[in-house]
Amino acid sequence: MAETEPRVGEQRPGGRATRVRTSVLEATSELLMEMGYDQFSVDDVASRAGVHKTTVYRRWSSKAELIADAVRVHSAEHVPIPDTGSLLGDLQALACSVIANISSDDGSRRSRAIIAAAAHSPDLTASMNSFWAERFAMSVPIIERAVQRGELPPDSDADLIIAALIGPIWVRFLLTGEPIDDDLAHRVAQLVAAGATATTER
Amino acid sequence: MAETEPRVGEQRPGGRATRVRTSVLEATSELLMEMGYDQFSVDDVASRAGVHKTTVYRRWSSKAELIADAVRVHSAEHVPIPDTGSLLGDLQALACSVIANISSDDGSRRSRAIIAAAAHSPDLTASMNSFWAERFAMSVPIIERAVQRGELPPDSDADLIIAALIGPIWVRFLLTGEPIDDDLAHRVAQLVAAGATATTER
Amino acid sequence: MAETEPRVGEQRPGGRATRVRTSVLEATSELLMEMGYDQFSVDDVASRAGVHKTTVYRRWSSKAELIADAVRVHSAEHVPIPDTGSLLGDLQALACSVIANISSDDGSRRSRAIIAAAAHSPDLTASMNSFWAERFAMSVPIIERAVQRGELPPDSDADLIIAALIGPIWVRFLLTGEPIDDDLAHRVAQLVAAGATATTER
Amino acid sequence: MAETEPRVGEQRPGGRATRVRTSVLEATSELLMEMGYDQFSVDDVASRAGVHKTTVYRRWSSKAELIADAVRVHSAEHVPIPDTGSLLGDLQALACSVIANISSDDGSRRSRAIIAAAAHSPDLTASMNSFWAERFAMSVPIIERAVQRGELPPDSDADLIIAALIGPIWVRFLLTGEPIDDDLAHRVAQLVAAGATATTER
DNA sequence: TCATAAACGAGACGGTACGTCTCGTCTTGTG
DNA sequence: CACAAGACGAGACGTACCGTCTCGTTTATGA
Repeated sequence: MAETEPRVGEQRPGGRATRVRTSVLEATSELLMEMGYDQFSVDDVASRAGVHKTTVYRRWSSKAELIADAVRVHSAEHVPIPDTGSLLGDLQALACSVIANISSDDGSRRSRAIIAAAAHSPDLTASMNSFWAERFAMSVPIIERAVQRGELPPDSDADLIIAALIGPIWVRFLLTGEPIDDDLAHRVAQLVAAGATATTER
Repeated sequence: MAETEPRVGEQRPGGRATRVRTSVLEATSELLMEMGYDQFSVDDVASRAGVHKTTVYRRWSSKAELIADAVRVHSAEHVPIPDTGSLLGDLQALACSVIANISSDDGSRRSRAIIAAAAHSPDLTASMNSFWAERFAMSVPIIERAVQRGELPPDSDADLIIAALIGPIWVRFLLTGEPIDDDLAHRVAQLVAAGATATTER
Repeated sequence: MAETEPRVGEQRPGGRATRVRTSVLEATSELLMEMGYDQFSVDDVASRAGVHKTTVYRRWSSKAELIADAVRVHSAEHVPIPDTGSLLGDLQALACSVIANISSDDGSRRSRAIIAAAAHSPDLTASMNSFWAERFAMSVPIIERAVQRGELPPDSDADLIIAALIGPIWVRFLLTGEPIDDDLAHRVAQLVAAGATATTER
Repeated sequence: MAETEPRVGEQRPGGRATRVRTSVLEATSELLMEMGYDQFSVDDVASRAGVHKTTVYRRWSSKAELIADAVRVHSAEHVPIPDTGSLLGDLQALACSVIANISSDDGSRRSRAIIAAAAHSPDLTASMNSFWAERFAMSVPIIERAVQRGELPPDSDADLIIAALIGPIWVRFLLTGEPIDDDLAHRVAQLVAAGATATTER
C-alpha cells in the first residue's frame, strides 16, 4: 500500500523490491497491533499490503520470521532519551516514557504481540532479544552522564540499573497486571537511584 | 498416566471425574514443559492422559484455558520463601531461586507458555495475572521480617521492592535474553537492598 | 451438509460416513466429466458435495487417488455385453457400444480424464489398469460363446481378440483423432472376426 | 507452434534464435523422457537449456505447447519401416518395433507425456493427432507392397489394418497395463494378417 | 437392584491458516 | 531489441490443529 504509485521522482534504487518489502512490513506492524499474534494471518498482511501471499513467503520464510523482521525495523524509533541534569530526574522521565508507551492501546498491543510472538517460536526469540537489547541500550547514556557528574561511581553497572528501573514496570504489565501509573515511575526511580548511589558509597 | 493409582477402593463418588481432571492437568503440565505453547496440541494432551480429546473439551473450553488451569494448579508449589536472617540474604536467595526456575529448560518453557496462553483472551489474562500476583505476594513476608528487624522502615513498599528484585530477572528472560546467572542475583539483590534501605533513611 | 437433519427414517446402516463418501465420489465423477483433469479442483468437489475440503483429504490422500476411487466405483456400470448369436454380430455390437461411449461428450471427457489421472502418478496407474482390465474382461464371454458354437477353436486367445477389436477404436480416439463412427465398428469387427476364424483354420 | 517452419529466409545458421530454439527443444525432449509430464517444469527446461524461463515463454505460449513442439520435431525419427518381403513378416517387425519403443523407459515416459499434454487443450489435441497420424501413415507402404505382391486385395483398408495391428499394443500400454512382449507382437500380427487376407477372400 | 442421567470413547466434520508448488506475466537492467 | 534475472499474481495443493457434533457405551448414583 504505502506507495502504490510509481513514484516518479523515485530515483532508481528504490525499485519494486523495496516498495514491496516496505509495504509488507508496514502492514505486518499494523496488523500486529490491531490483532494479536494469533488473529494475525499472512494472507491478511498480504492483502493489506496489496501483495499476494506467495510474495510474502518468497521473502520471509514463515509468519514468525516476518514478524521478527517487522519488529526489527521499527526498533530504533520513538525512544527519546531524557536529559534532565540529574540521575533521579532522568530515571523518572525514562520510567514515565516507558509507562506511557506501555499504557497506550497501541503500545500495549504491540508489546504484547512481540512477547507472544517470541513465545511462539524459538527462532524468533533471538530476534526479539536483540530488539529489546538495543532499545534498552539506548538508555545507557543516562548512567554515563550520571557517572560524569559524579552521581555514580565509574564502575556502575549501567545495564543492571536500567533493567532494575524498567523491570518492575514490565513485571506489572506482563505478569501481575497491577495498575501502572506515573506514581509507580517515581517510586521505582527513587528506589533505583538510591540503590545505585548507595551501592556506590559502600 | 491415567490414574496415578488412587484406585484403592475405587468406590469414591468423586472417582472418575477427579481422575480425569487430574490426569489431564498433569499431562498438560508435562507437555507444556516438554514443548512450548504451539508444539502443544490438545490431542497430545488427551492421548497422554489416556483420555479422548472430546473429554478434554467437555471440561476446558479451549487450549488456553486448559493451560491456565494446569498452571493454576501447580502454582503453590516449589516456592520456598527464604529466611536467612538478613534482608540482603533473603533477597539474594529469592533471586537465586527465581533464576533457578527460569533457567531450567522446563521452567523456561513453562513460563513462556503461560505468557503465550495469557495472550489468548482477556479472561485468561486476568487469570494469569492473579497467578503471578499470588506467587509474588508469597515473598512479601521477607520484607515484613526486615521491617521487624529494623532493616527497613515500617512504610516500606513491599510490593515494589519485590518487583524491583524480580523485574530485572524477568526482563532479561523475556526481553533481552541476556545471560542470567547467580551473579546477577547478587548484584540485583544488593542494588535493591541498598535502595530500599537508603530510601528508608531519607 | 447434504442432510443436517437427523433424518428419522434413515435406517441405520447408511450413516454419515456413507453419505459423505457417496456424495463426494459423485461430485468427483460429475466434475471429472464437466471439466478435465486439470480444471478439476478438490475444493470444487468438496463444495459440490456439500462437504469441506479437509473432509475429502481425510478419506482420499490426494486428488489423483480420489479420482481413481471415483472411477473404480463406476467401473461395473453401463457395460451391456451383447449376445446376438454370432461372433460377428457380437463383435459389431460391442464395438458400437464402445464407440457410443467414447463419442459422447461425457464419455469422452471421462475417458480422457482417467487417462490423464493415470499419467499423473504411478500409484494410480495400477488402479486404472485394473479398472480397464476388468472392463475388458467382461467381454470375454463373447469369445467363449463363439467357441462353444464352434465358430472359434478352443484355444482362441480371448483377451487378444477383444483387444484387437477395441484397440483400433482407442487408437483413433486417443492418438490419431480420426473420425470414429459405426462404420468403423463394422469394419474392425469384420477384420477381427475373420482373423480369429482364419487363424483357427490355419 | 510458434515457429514450425525452419524459416528458410533466415539464413543465419549460427543465429542465437536458432540456437535457443534448438537447445530448448532438446532439453524439453530429454526432460520429458526422464520425468513425466508433471514432474516436468518449464523452469527446469530453461535451466537445462541454459536459457531463462522468460525466453521459453516468449517462443512457446505454454508448457503443453512447448511439449507439442518438441514432440513434433522428433516425429520423423526412429521409425524404420520394415520390408521383409511378406505381409506377416512386415507386420510382425512393425509390431516389434512399436513394442520396443513403448517398452523402453524413455519411450514409455515420452509417450505418456504426449498423451498427457494432449489432454491440456483442444489445440494441442489436434497437434498431437497429426503427429500420430503421420507416424502411423508411414507404415502404409507395408500394406501397399502386400497388395502389389497379391497378398491383399487392392481395396484393402491400409489405415484400418495398421490400426488393428497397433491398437492392441497401445491398449495394453495405456489402459490395461498387461505385459507387452514380442510374443504379443507375433500373435497380433498373425491375427491381423489372417483377418486382412480372409476379409479379402470373402 | 435396577433405571436413568451424566460422563466418556470414538471418530468424523467444519473451518482457518499454514507453507508449498508451478504456471505464466511483468519489470528492470544489460549487451 | 532480445535476453537474463528474478519478483510477482494467481490459484491449487496437501497439512495441522482447533473446537464441534453425533452416536453408542460405560459409570455412578437414587428411586
